[in-house]
Amino acid sequence: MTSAYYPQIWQTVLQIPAGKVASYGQIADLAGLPGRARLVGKALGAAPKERPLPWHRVVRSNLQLAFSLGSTEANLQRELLLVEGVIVRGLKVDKAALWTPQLHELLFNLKF
DNA sequence: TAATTGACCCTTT
DNA sequence: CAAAGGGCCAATT
Repeated sequence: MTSAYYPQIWQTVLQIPAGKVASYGQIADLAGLPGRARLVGKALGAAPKERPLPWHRVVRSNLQLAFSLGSTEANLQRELLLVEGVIVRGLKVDKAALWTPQLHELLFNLKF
């Protein structure tokens, strides 16, 4: 893990409010890393377990869960989202749950 | 140094 | 709606 990017990716993920979801690409952009969606995935996978990271609020751009249907992680993600009130049909997440961040909020929380 | 990988994305069939 | 092809780029091997 020799990446200085991970921290700011985690920081950005932490800004997703409960009950909302954001896509990998979206996170990458907001973290100041346009085009690095894949890196976000790596960052989440490499995130310390101690860190309370809401990774379940990160989905694919097509609004599908991050994992293949039937996988343990996919089921867990679905559970966690349902608990937060996010509607999940099959692999797809309700589009109404998509996070629409407001610039002033981000600038206040993320200072970089 | 070169090749492979990946919790991805977008457009076109 | 599902599949396919091409692109992307840091991390890892």
